Formats: sequence, structure tokens, C-alpha cells
Amino acid sequence: MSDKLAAQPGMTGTGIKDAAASKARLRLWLKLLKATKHVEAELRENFRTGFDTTLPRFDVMAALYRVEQGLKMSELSSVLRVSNGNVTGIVDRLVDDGILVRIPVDNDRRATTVRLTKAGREQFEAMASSHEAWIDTLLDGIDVSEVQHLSEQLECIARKSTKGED
Amino acid sequence: MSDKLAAQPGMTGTGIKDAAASKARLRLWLKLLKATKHVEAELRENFRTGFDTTLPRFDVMAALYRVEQGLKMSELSSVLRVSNGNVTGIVDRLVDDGILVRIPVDNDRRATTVRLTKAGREQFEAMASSHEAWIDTLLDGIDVSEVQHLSEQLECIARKSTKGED
DNA sequence: CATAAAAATTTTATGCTTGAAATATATTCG
DNA sequence: CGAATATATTTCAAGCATAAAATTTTTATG
Repeated sequence: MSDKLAAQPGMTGTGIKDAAASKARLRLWLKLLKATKHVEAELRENFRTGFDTTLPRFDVMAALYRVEQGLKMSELSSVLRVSNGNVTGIVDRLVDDGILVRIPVDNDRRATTVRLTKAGREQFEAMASSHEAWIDTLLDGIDVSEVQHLSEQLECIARKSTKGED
Repeated sequence: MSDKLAAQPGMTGTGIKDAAASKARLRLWLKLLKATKHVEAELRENFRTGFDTTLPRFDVMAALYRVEQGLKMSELSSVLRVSNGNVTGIVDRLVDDGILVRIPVDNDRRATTVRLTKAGREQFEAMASSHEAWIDTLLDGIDVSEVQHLSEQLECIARKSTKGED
């Protein structure tokens, strides 16, 4: 690796790699990961003690809450960006608990629609309210005026994954 | 919730909650999560196809690479912020693969030190090099001049978890 | 010294997650 | 129609992760 290539001004976006920038990005990634894991751990604990449930269950319920008529299993795994088999397991347990129902799809016996029950919708509303409050507390250190700017930076990272619908 | 309390200037840090700020923080959290999951998914895939290994194994190796004489199991789980039982399983597999050795601790037969083998150190060095390059590519959308600022914001979030020794 | 308390680790039960294989149903096209 | 292909979902094996219980050893204390 040539030292001559490092730390030259005006080199951004040329495709030429800069060792110092690379290290800085690595440290940034470690911080991003640490912050995210910290928030996730707090949320997990709050969901466990407060509602005897888990983050993945909440995620499934949140996705279905937005679409009253429900989603097909494949739509659900696509929205949540997890594997099909994963969704099968979580949905199985939520159905056992009376939070979700599986409904056959007309004209296609391969597919199933999954929908929140009345009880499921009610439970979700209570959890979502707490969830928002928890996040508000956990991200308290961030000034609201910074949120827009921070968001844009994060969009850059996630950009390649989707065209950004939420 | 009183509307009168929302969007008042100069209210930051008063402890009085602002519904709009709360929503903004929630959206920010979702973006933070999305960005992190995206990078993690890419890294997992790269580790799998490139080195036939996993992110948790890499994390254990990284922690031990920094401390040549090794760490006790409890130190390892503390550094990685995961449960004791979790570390036990990952270390078991790495020992089976000749990447780690368990060494008894003098004067305390309860404890074990875990250390990278020569082969383990060599494998880690190859992986760490690729890892840094992957991160560099994945965070390419972020300007290096922004890194410092972004880092500070993320520190705010993770602050409560540790006094910040990386 | 004996026993109680503390500490280090492992074990167990449960659930999340993936990728790949299997199953079942639909669709396409010769 | 019927065979090949595609689609929707589930099943499976392996590994990750937690919390709680169990095990082993050390330390403290009466």
C-alpha cells in the first residue's frame, strides 16, 4: 500500500482508497453497531419485562398493523427482510397465542394471508405506545435538530438495500 | 397529550416531552436499525462465502487478537457484551476448529483462559483485512469529513452502556 | 476447621435466524 | 392434456442469543 495515496486532499470519490479514511469508517461502523446493539438490548429487556414478548414478535405485529387486511407470508418476510422460514416460526407462535390468524387465499391454495386479531391489534397499540416512549428516552442524547442530518447519513448506508420506502 | 407543549423553542433538555420530536426519534431509530442490519447482512454473507465463518466467531477472534496472552471466559463475555453461555458455545466450536485453546488458570481451577492459536492469529489477520475493506465499501456513501460528527452523535446513544472504551 | 457465601463457568430450555431441501400448488407451453 | 418450470410455504440442520438453574471451586466468617 503506497503512502503517497493516503490523505491527499480533493481525492474524495475518485475510487482511490485512503488508509486513514478506511480506519475512520471502521471505527464509525463499530460505534454504529454499538449504539444499535445498546438500544436493541434495552428494548428487548423492556418488551420482556413489560409485555412478556420479544422484538421479532413486535416487528411482525407492527408490519401487520399497517395493513388491516393482512399480508401473505412472502410479503411479510419481504417487508421485514428476513427469511421465509423465520417468519413461519414467529407466526406459528403468534397464532398459538391468539394474536394472529392465518386465512387461506382464494384461487391459490399455496398461499396464506396472515392478519392481526382484534386482541392482537389491541395488544399492539399498547406496546407501540410504550415502544415510542422507550425510543424517545434512549435517543434523548440526540438533539432533534440533528435528526434530519443524521437520517440523511444513515440513508447513504442503507441506500443499496432498497429504494428507501421507510 | 397537550398540544401546547409541542414544538416550543428553547425547550430542549427540560424533560418535557414533545410529540413531534418523539416521532422524529422513532423514525431515526428505524433508519439506524435499517442501516445497521443492512451492513451486518452484507458482512455475514461476505464472511460466509469468503471465509466459511460467521460474524460472532470473528468478534471473538477480534477480541482475543488484541490480547495475546488471552482472556478468561468472563472477560470475553464482558468485552463482547454477550451472555456467558453464548461465549461457551462459540468458543467450543472455535476450539474444535483449532483456532482457540483453553488454558487452565493458575491458582483458580474454576477459571479458564482462552487464547488464539498461531493458526487462529493468521486466519484472523486475513479476515480483518477483508473486513476493513468491506466496511470501507459499505460506508462509502458517508463523507469522511462527516465521520467525526456522526461518531459523536452515536456516542450519545451508546453513552449509558459504557464509559466508552471503544 | 466447617460451613456459608461468592465467583467462574457450563448446562438447559426456549426462541431467533439463516440457507438449503422438501412439499404442494400454479402456470406455461409443446 | 401433460411435463417442465415457477411460486408459496414449510421443514430441517446448524448456529447464535438469552435467562435461569446447576456445578465446581474459592473465599470469607463464625
